Amino acid sequence: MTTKTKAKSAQALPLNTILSGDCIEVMNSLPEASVDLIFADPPYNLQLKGELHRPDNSQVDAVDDAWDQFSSFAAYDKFTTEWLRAARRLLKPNGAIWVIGSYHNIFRVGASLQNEGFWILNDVVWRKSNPMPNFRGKRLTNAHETMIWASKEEGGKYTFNYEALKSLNEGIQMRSDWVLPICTGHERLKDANGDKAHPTQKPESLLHRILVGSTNPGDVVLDPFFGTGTTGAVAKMLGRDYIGIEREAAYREVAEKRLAKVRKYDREALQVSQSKRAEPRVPFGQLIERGMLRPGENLYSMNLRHKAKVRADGTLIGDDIKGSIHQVGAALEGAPSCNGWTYWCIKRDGKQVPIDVFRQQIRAEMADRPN
Amino acid sequence: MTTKTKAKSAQALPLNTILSGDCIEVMNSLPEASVDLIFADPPYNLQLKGELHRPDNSQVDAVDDAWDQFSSFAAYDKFTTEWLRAARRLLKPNGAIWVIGSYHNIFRVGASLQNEGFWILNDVVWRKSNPMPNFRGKRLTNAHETMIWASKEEGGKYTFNYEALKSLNEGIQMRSDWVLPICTGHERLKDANGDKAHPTQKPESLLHRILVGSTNPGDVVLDPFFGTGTTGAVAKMLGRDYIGIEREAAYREVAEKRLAKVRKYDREALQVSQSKRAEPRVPFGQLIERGMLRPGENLYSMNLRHKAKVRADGTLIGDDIKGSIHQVGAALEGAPSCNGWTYWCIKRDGKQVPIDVFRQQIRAEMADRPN
DNA sequence: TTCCGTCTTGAATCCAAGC
DNA sequence: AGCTTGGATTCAAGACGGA
Repeated sequence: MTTKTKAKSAQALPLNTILSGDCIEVMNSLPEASVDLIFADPPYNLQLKGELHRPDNSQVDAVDDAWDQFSSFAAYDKFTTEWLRAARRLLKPNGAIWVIGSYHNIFRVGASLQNEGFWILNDVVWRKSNPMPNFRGKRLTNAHETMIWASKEEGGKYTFNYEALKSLNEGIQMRSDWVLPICTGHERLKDANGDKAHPTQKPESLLHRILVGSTNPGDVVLDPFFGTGTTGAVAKMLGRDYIGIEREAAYREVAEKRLAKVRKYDREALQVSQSKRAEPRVPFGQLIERGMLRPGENLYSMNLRHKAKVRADGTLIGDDIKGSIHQVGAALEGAPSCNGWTYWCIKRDGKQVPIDVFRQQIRAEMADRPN
Repeated sequence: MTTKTKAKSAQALPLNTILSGDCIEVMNSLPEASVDLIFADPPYNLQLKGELHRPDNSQVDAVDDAWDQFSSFAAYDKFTTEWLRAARRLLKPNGAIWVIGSYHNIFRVGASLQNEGFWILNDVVWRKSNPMPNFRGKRLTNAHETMIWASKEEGGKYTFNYEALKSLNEGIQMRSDWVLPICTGHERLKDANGDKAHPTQKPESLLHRILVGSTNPGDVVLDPFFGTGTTGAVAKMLGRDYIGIEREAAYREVAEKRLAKVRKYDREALQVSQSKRAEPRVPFGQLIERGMLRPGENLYSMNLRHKAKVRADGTLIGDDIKGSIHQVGAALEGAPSCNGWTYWCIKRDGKQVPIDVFRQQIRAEMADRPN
């Protein structure tokens, strides 16, 4: 085993190929300090129990694959520490790593990263523009995943293309929260049956931003949990070299086909990375949370014929009618609908102040620093 | 010390006061299972070396940087584990905790939470609408902080006011990413010199959303790192009881003054939108007992594709299937479940009348004559 | 061809009361 | 404690089909 490792170390890196096998073993067989960036999407250890149905009775296709099952936190920690150690050995001194996860695993991954000597640069939140809702109404919509960006060690001269990310963000400094859609439509790879080829395929837009921001053309990017090869595909488009490691033959096959089709600097694919921006929706509740209105305060219709009291959750109560500013307005007017923003005002210093001015105020703040 | 602890345990909770001292000691002196919610904003400086025990690892040289780093992490982990354990002891079985942190400490906090038996419900991102920019352009703008919401244990029946949070968000399910401004302006407390009284004062909007969403009026909320008392201030406004613990006299003083000025919202304003689950259950059989439906009468599915006959005991029979309104509906639709109240209707005067209107009628009567 | 309504789907730790 | 039963619960996109 040692002989084999030594022999391989002398060899050149297997660039732009997908290696098969357990990622820890494979990584240990590659020459140390040879990789510029690692992107890793390890199993999340979701610990799902029963089935879950949508309100329309359809069943959610859960991630129940064997590769996501661990017997305990300790087992998961051991796995995490081992692959992180192997990954760190492969990194050049100025190399860096990105790891993505959810609340199920990311805290353990982050702690292991720190324990192993990585130096966290940022945690980055991928805010999904179209997440799956919480169907039972028992928790908050799980609308984001967390990525950790870390250098190999404290003081490492990691790559950060500040200006490139700034221009991706319309001239404003890129923030630690990125709004991007999940991977759907034609980008989502299907198997022979027409089912999704991989349960957790990441969007190319995410990798695009990561690779533009933290690698240069010609850099070597390694992905130890290659899956269907999103990292490789984006790396190839952007003129970076990739190395993929994947245990499952089915995923490797899909990834090979995908990569064969990818062209460097694919214009169309880069378009995907730009997220749309619409007029931000301002919930009325924000006016209460931000202290612009106080629970218990009265709102008046602009014609002063009706009034209603603001409650702590942003609903109104007036004459036995409870509901949103729109619902209560409509009910009081006997109208099918009502724009509460223009219907209601408050009295300040004897004057009527339409509540819409508060919304405009919040929108103005948001416009200062979009996205 | 033990005597004091025992004596205190027998006492009533020191509600709506700020306790001075080390939070671990103070928490251990309070009676167990007495608190509904804990909000914690722990310090994350890793400069705890020397104060606490070093890890038992004799073969590593003391001047090794990696060892220093590990030592520092180990000390922080020890501190975290201890205060979390004390906090968990204080929680009622159905209690919950919120902890806020940044990438410096949140991964260690999250892992400790899991190790100590808390059950993570969501991680929530506070996305700052006005963060401080990264001046040196070496990293992404650190524009968010992370909060972890966890129940005392797996299966705990934590409080979650789903409808209230949905209302705060204009009728759309609340997500795990919250856009709120940082604490500035008149809300930001100043000391005698006009400098900020506390370096990391949290905005009241953040606590408003947390307390509306995960507590009820009258609940006891504890904050072991009270600082300038944002948790207490919002708790008081919202008609919750608070207990603060703070080590620094200067912060306690600022907090006391602040809390003295806070007014509670009026009772009506504290009522929030309720889930349908909170409404009293009405057995279908009541509709027959009260003569709203006659045995032998036909019910029709809303799409008129199925029908079933009402029996005297409140069960249905249709196409060989017998059972409750829910069971028969589910069986006819081949669905895993079915809400019979919204599935079935009767025909009166040629019109379809959903049977749910009868349930609402009964509930209205119950509200008129409670108990 | 375009528009509009319907159907499908996504890393999910997703129920609670009563017997 | 464990089982049974009632009945509450979803948002944004893209695909697809019919007008």
